[in-house]
Amino acid sequence: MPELPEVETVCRGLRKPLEGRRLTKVVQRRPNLRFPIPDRFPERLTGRTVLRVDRRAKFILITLDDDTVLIVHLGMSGRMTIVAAGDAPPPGPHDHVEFETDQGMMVRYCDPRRFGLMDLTTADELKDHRMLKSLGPEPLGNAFNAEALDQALTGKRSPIKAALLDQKNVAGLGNIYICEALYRAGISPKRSAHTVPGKRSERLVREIRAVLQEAIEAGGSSLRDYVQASGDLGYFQHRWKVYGREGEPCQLEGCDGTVRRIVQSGRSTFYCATHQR
DNA sequence: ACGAGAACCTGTTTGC
DNA sequence: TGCAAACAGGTTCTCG
Repeated sequence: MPELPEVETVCRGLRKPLEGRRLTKVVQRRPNLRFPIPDRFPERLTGRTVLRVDRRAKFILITLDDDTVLIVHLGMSGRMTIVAAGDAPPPGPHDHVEFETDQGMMVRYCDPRRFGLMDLTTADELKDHRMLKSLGPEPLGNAFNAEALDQALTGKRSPIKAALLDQKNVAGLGNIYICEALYRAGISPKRSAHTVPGKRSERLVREIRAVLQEAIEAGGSSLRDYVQASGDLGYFQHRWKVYGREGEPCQLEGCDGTVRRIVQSGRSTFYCATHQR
Protein backbone atom coordinates (compact mmCIF):
# COMPACT_ATOMS: atom_id res chain seq x y z
CA MET A 1 0.00 0.00 0.00
CA PRO A 2 2.37 2.65 1.10
CA GLU A 3 3.82 5.41 -0.96
CA LEU A 4 4.68 8.82 0.41
CA PRO A 5 1.10 10.06 0.91
CA GLU A 6 0.12 6.88 2.74
CA VAL A 7 3.19 7.03 4.95
CA GLU A 8 2.44 10.68 5.69
CA THR A 9 -1.11 9.71 6.62
CA VAL A 10 0.17 6.96 8.91
CA CYS A 11 2.54 9.42 10.62
CA ARG A 12 -0.26 11.86 11.24
CA GLY A 13 -2.42 9.10 12.62
CA LEU A 14 0.34 7.93 14.97
CA ARG A 15 0.97 11.34 16.51
CA LYS A 16 -2.13 11.45 18.67
CA PRO A 17 -1.70 8.02 20.30
CA LEU A 18 2.11 8.17 20.55
CA GLU A 19 3.50 11.67 20.98
CA GLY A 20 4.11 12.47 24.63
CA ARG A 21 3.17 8.90 25.63
CA ARG A 22 5.36 6.45 27.46
CA LEU A 23 5.78 2.98 25.95
CA THR A 24 4.73 0.53 28.66
CA LYS A 25 5.01 -2.66 26.63
CA VAL A 26 6.64 -3.69 23.34
CA VAL A 27 5.98 -7.11 21.83
CA GLN A 28 8.16 -8.55 19.08
CA ARG A 29 6.93 -11.85 17.63
CA ARG A 30 9.67 -12.66 15.14
CA PRO A 31 13.39 -11.95 14.85
CA ASN A 32 13.29 -10.25 11.47
CA LEU A 33 11.29 -8.46 8.84
CA ARG A 34 13.24 -7.64 5.69
CA PHE A 35 16.31 -7.41 7.95
CA PRO A 36 16.95 -8.57 11.50
CA ILE A 37 15.24 -6.49 14.18
CA PRO A 38 17.95 -5.16 16.54
CA ASP A 39 18.96 -7.08 19.67
CA ARG A 40 16.89 -6.39 22.78
CA PHE A 41 14.46 -4.33 20.73
CA PRO A 42 11.58 -4.44 23.25
CA GLU A 43 13.88 -3.71 26.20
CA ARG A 44 15.43 -0.72 24.49
CA LEU A 45 12.03 0.86 23.87
CA THR A 46 10.02 -0.04 26.94
CA GLY A 47 9.73 2.81 29.46
CA ARG A 48 10.77 5.47 26.96
CA THR A 49 8.56 8.42 26.07
CA VAL A 50 7.87 9.32 22.43
CA LEU A 51 8.87 12.87 21.59
CA ARG A 52 8.01 13.04 17.89
CA VAL A 53 6.77 11.09 14.89
CA ASP A 54 8.28 12.28 11.59
CA ARG A 55 8.55 11.11 8.01
CA ARG A 56 11.56 11.04 5.67
CA ALA A 57 10.72 9.69 2.20
CA LYS A 58 8.76 6.51 3.01
CA PHE A 59 10.40 6.03 6.41
CA ILE A 60 8.60 6.70 9.69
CA LEU A 61 10.95 8.15 12.32
CA ILE A 62 9.90 7.91 15.96
CA THR A 63 12.15 9.92 18.29
CA LEU A 64 12.30 8.93 21.97
CA ASP A 65 13.32 10.83 25.07
CA ASP A 66 16.73 9.14 25.27
CA ASP A 67 17.63 10.21 21.69
CA THR A 68 16.88 6.81 20.27
CA VAL A 69 15.18 6.93 16.89
CA LEU A 70 12.98 4.05 15.84
CA ILE A 71 13.00 3.73 12.06
CA VAL A 72 10.01 1.97 10.51
CA HIS A 73 9.40 1.18 6.86
CA LEU A 74 6.12 -0.38 5.75
CA GLY A 75 7.56 -2.10 2.68
CA MET A 76 4.84 -3.21 0.27
CA SER A 77 2.30 -4.60 2.69
CA GLY A 78 2.98 -3.01 6.08
CA ARG A 79 0.07 -1.60 8.10
CA MET A 80 -0.37 0.17 11.39
CA THR A 81 -3.51 -0.33 13.44
CA ILE A 82 -4.51 1.60 16.54
CA VAL A 83 -6.77 -0.04 19.11
CA ALA A 84 -7.41 0.18 22.82
CA ALA A 85 -5.09 -2.43 24.32
CA GLY A 86 -8.01 -4.05 26.14
CA ASP A 87 -10.06 -4.43 22.95
CA ALA A 88 -7.27 -5.78 20.77
CA PRO A 89 -8.29 -8.83 18.78
CA PRO A 90 -5.95 -11.82 19.08
CA PRO A 91 -2.85 -11.24 16.94
CA GLY A 92 -2.89 -12.70 13.45
CA PRO A 93 0.05 -14.52 11.88
CA HIS A 94 1.39 -11.30 10.36
CA ASP A 95 1.05 -9.06 13.40
CA HIS A 96 4.77 -8.90 14.10
CA VAL A 97 5.23 -5.99 16.51
CA GLU A 98 3.06 -4.16 19.05
CA PHE A 99 3.57 -1.02 21.13
CA GLU A 100 1.40 -0.21 24.14
CA THR A 101 1.27 3.20 25.81
CA ASP A 102 0.56 4.49 29.30
CA GLN A 103 -2.85 5.59 28.02
CA GLY A 104 -3.79 2.03 27.20
CA MET A 105 -3.52 2.32 23.42
CA MET A 106 -1.94 -0.31 21.22
CA VAL A 107 -0.18 0.36 17.92
CA ARG A 108 0.08 -2.87 15.98
CA TYR A 109 2.37 -3.44 13.01
CA CYS A 110 1.17 -6.03 10.49
CA ASP A 111 3.21 -6.95 7.40
CA PRO A 112 2.34 -10.13 5.49
CA ARG A 113 5.16 -9.90 2.94
CA ARG A 114 7.74 -8.69 5.45
CA PHE A 115 9.41 -6.27 3.03
CA GLY A 116 9.22 -3.68 5.80
CA LEU A 117 11.86 -2.98 8.40
CA MET A 118 12.39 -1.73 11.92
CA ASP A 119 15.72 -0.44 13.15
CA LEU A 120 17.09 1.63 16.01
CA THR A 121 19.58 4.44 15.73
CA THR A 122 20.26 7.76 17.47
CA ALA A 123 19.31 11.27 16.46
CA ASP A 124 22.98 12.03 15.78
CA GLU A 125 23.53 9.05 13.53
CA LEU A 126 20.22 9.29 11.72
CA LYS A 127 21.52 11.13 8.67
CA ASP A 128 24.26 8.54 8.20
CA HIS A 129 21.98 5.55 8.54
CA ARG A 130 22.48 3.23 5.59
CA MET A 131 18.81 3.40 4.65
CA LEU A 132 18.63 7.18 4.72
CA LYS A 133 22.02 8.52 3.76
CA SER A 134 21.67 8.47 -0.02
CA LEU A 135 18.08 9.68 -0.25
CA GLY A 136 17.45 12.62 -2.57
CA PRO A 137 15.33 15.67 -1.76
CA GLU A 138 11.82 15.48 -0.34
CA PRO A 139 9.43 16.07 -3.25
CA LEU A 140 7.31 18.40 -1.13
CA GLY A 141 10.29 20.30 0.28
CA ASN A 142 11.98 23.45 -0.97
CA ALA A 143 15.07 21.58 -2.14
CA PHE A 144 13.04 19.81 -4.82
CA ASN A 145 12.72 22.09 -7.81
CA ALA A 146 13.39 22.02 -11.54
CA GLU A 147 17.08 22.84 -11.12
CA ALA A 148 17.61 20.02 -8.64
CA LEU A 149 15.71 17.55 -10.80
CA ASP A 150 17.61 18.63 -13.92
CA GLN A 151 20.89 18.03 -12.18
CA ALA A 152 19.79 14.58 -11.05
CA LEU A 153 18.61 13.60 -14.53
CA THR A 154 21.59 14.92 -16.48
CA GLY A 155 23.43 12.13 -18.23
CA LYS A 156 20.83 9.52 -17.22
CA ARG A 157 20.11 7.13 -20.10
CA SER A 158 17.35 5.30 -18.28
CA PRO A 159 13.67 6.01 -18.92
CA ILE A 160 12.26 8.84 -16.81
CA LYS A 161 10.01 6.33 -15.05
CA ALA A 162 13.03 4.42 -13.74
CA ALA A 163 14.85 7.61 -12.78
CA LEU A 164 11.91 8.79 -10.66
CA LEU A 165 11.75 5.40 -8.97
CA ASP A 166 15.36 5.85 -7.89
CA GLN A 167 15.18 7.36 -4.40
CA LYS A 168 18.55 9.09 -4.90
CA ASN A 169 16.95 11.46 -7.41
CA VAL A 170 13.75 12.20 -5.50
CA ALA A 171 12.88 10.52 -2.21
CA GLY A 172 9.44 9.07 -1.66
CA LEU A 173 7.91 8.56 -5.08
CA GLY A 174 6.61 5.10 -5.88
CA ASN A 175 5.09 3.29 -8.80
CA ILE A 176 1.59 4.74 -8.59
CA TYR A 177 2.37 8.41 -8.12
CA ILE A 178 5.09 8.34 -10.77
CA CYS A 179 2.54 7.06 -13.29
CA GLU A 180 0.08 9.71 -12.17
CA ALA A 181 2.59 12.57 -12.25
CA LEU A 182 3.92 11.67 -15.71
CA TYR A 183 0.37 11.40 -16.98
CA ARG A 184 -0.51 14.84 -15.65
CA ALA A 185 2.72 16.33 -16.99
CA GLY A 186 2.16 14.82 -20.45
CA ILE A 187 5.53 13.07 -20.41
CA SER A 188 6.02 9.55 -21.72
CA PRO A 189 7.38 7.17 -19.07
CA LYS A 190 9.70 5.83 -21.80
CA ARG A 191 11.34 9.16 -22.50
CA SER A 192 15.06 9.13 -21.78
CA ALA A 193 15.65 10.93 -18.46
CA HIS A 194 18.30 13.28 -19.84
CA THR A 195 15.79 14.73 -22.34
CA VAL A 196 13.41 15.89 -19.60
CA PRO A 197 15.29 18.92 -18.23
CA GLY A 198 13.90 22.26 -19.36
CA LYS A 199 10.20 23.04 -19.75
CA ARG A 200 9.27 19.41 -19.14
CA SER A 201 10.95 19.16 -15.77
CA GLU A 202 9.30 22.36 -14.56
CA ARG A 203 5.95 20.86 -15.41
CA LEU A 204 6.93 17.53 -13.90
CA VAL A 205 7.99 19.09 -10.59
CA ARG A 206 4.67 20.95 -10.41
CA GLU A 207 2.63 17.84 -11.10
CA ILE A 208 4.60 15.65 -8.69
CA ARG A 209 3.99 18.12 -5.88
CA ALA A 210 0.35 18.57 -6.82
CA VAL A 211 -0.52 14.90 -7.04
CA LEU A 212 1.20 14.09 -3.74
CA GLN A 213 -0.46 17.04 -2.03
CA GLU A 214 -3.90 16.01 -3.27
CA ALA A 215 -3.38 12.43 -2.14
CA ILE A 216 -2.26 13.54 1.31
CA GLU A 217 -5.33 15.72 1.62
CA ALA A 218 -7.54 12.82 0.58
CA GLY A 219 -5.78 10.62 3.13
CA GLY A 220 -6.06 13.22 5.82
CA SER A 221 -9.77 13.62 5.30
CA SER A 222 -10.44 9.89 5.17
CA LEU A 223 -8.24 9.40 8.23
CA ARG A 224 -10.73 10.81 10.71
CA ASP A 225 -13.50 8.40 9.75
CA TYR A 226 -11.27 5.54 8.93
CA VAL A 227 -9.29 5.43 12.15
CA GLN A 228 -12.44 5.62 14.22
CA ALA A 229 -14.12 2.89 12.23
CA SER A 230 -11.37 0.31 12.06
CA GLY A 231 -8.19 1.69 13.60
CA ASP A 232 -6.47 0.78 10.39
CA LEU A 233 -4.01 3.35 9.10
CA GLY A 234 -2.20 3.53 5.83
CA TYR A 235 -4.95 2.51 3.53
CA PHE A 236 -7.19 5.04 1.90
CA GLN A 237 -9.03 5.27 -1.35
CA HIS A 238 -7.83 7.68 -3.96
CA ARG A 239 -8.98 8.04 -7.51
CA TRP A 240 -6.09 7.34 -9.84
CA LYS A 241 -6.39 8.77 -13.34
CA VAL A 242 -4.22 6.16 -15.11
CA TYR A 243 -2.89 3.65 -12.60
CA GLY A 244 -4.68 0.31 -12.95
CA ARG A 245 -6.77 1.56 -15.88
CA GLU A 246 -5.39 -0.45 -18.78
CA GLY A 247 -7.74 -0.37 -21.76
CA GLU A 248 -9.85 2.51 -20.44
CA PRO A 249 -10.16 5.75 -22.40
CA CYS A 250 -7.76 8.53 -21.41
CA GLN A 251 -9.53 10.93 -19.06
CA LEU A 252 -7.66 14.00 -20.23
CA GLU A 253 -10.03 16.60 -21.72
CA GLY A 254 -9.87 16.39 -25.50
CA CYS A 255 -7.57 13.33 -25.66
CA ASP A 256 -8.92 10.28 -27.50
CA GLY A 257 -6.16 7.91 -26.38
CA THR A 258 -6.44 4.64 -24.48
CA VAL A 259 -4.51 3.77 -21.34
CA ARG A 260 -1.80 1.20 -21.97
CA ARG A 261 0.14 -0.99 -19.59
CA ILE A 262 3.81 -1.75 -20.16
CA VAL A 263 6.53 -3.20 -17.93
CA GLN A 264 9.58 -1.10 -17.00
CA SER A 265 12.22 -2.22 -14.53
CA GLY A 266 9.94 -5.13 -13.74
CA ARG A 267 7.09 -2.85 -12.65
CA SER A 268 3.80 -2.02 -14.35
CA THR A 269 3.59 1.39 -15.98
CA PHE A 270 0.24 2.81 -17.06
CA TYR A 271 0.18 5.70 -19.52
CA CYS A 272 -1.54 7.28 -22.50
CA ALA A 273 0.70 7.16 -25.58
CA THR A 274 -1.44 9.78 -27.28
CA HIS A 275 -0.82 12.79 -25.06
CA GLN A 276 2.26 11.61 -23.13
CA ARG A 277 5.27 12.22 -25.38
C1' DA B 1 29.74 3.42 -13.17
C1' DC B 2 25.32 2.43 -14.85
C1' DG B 3 21.10 0.07 -15.76
C1' DA B 4 18.25 -4.08 -16.05
C1' DG B 5 16.76 -7.99 -13.63
C1' DA B 6 16.53 -11.08 -9.69
C1' DA B 7 15.71 -11.59 -4.99
C1' DC B 8 13.32 -11.08 -0.63
C1' DC B 9 7.90 -12.92 1.10
C1' DT B 10 2.76 -13.91 1.21
C1' DG B 11 -1.80 -13.16 -0.47
C1' DT B 12 -5.03 -12.32 -4.14
C1' DT B 13 -6.48 -12.24 -8.82
C1' DT B 14 -6.37 -14.09 -13.49
C1' DG B 15 -6.36 -17.52 -16.98
C1' DC B 16 -6.35 -22.04 -18.85
C1' DT C 1 -14.11 -26.05 -10.11
C1' DG C 2 -9.20 -26.36 -9.61
C1' DC C 3 -4.76 -25.32 -10.08
C1' DA C 4 -0.85 -22.69 -11.66
C1' DA C 5 0.85 -18.48 -13.13
C1' DA C 6 0.89 -13.65 -12.76
C1' DC C 7 0.79 -9.80 -10.07
C1' DA C 8 0.97 -6.50 -5.90
C1' DG C 9 2.04 0.19 -3.50
C1' DG C 10 9.65 -1.21 -2.05
C1' DT C 11 14.42 -1.68 -1.67
C1' DT C 12 18.88 -4.05 -2.25
C1' DC C 13 21.94 -7.00 -4.43
C1' DT C 14 24.15 -9.12 -8.48
C1' DC C 15 25.49 -9.32 -12.99
C1' DG C 16 26.54 -7.79 -17.68
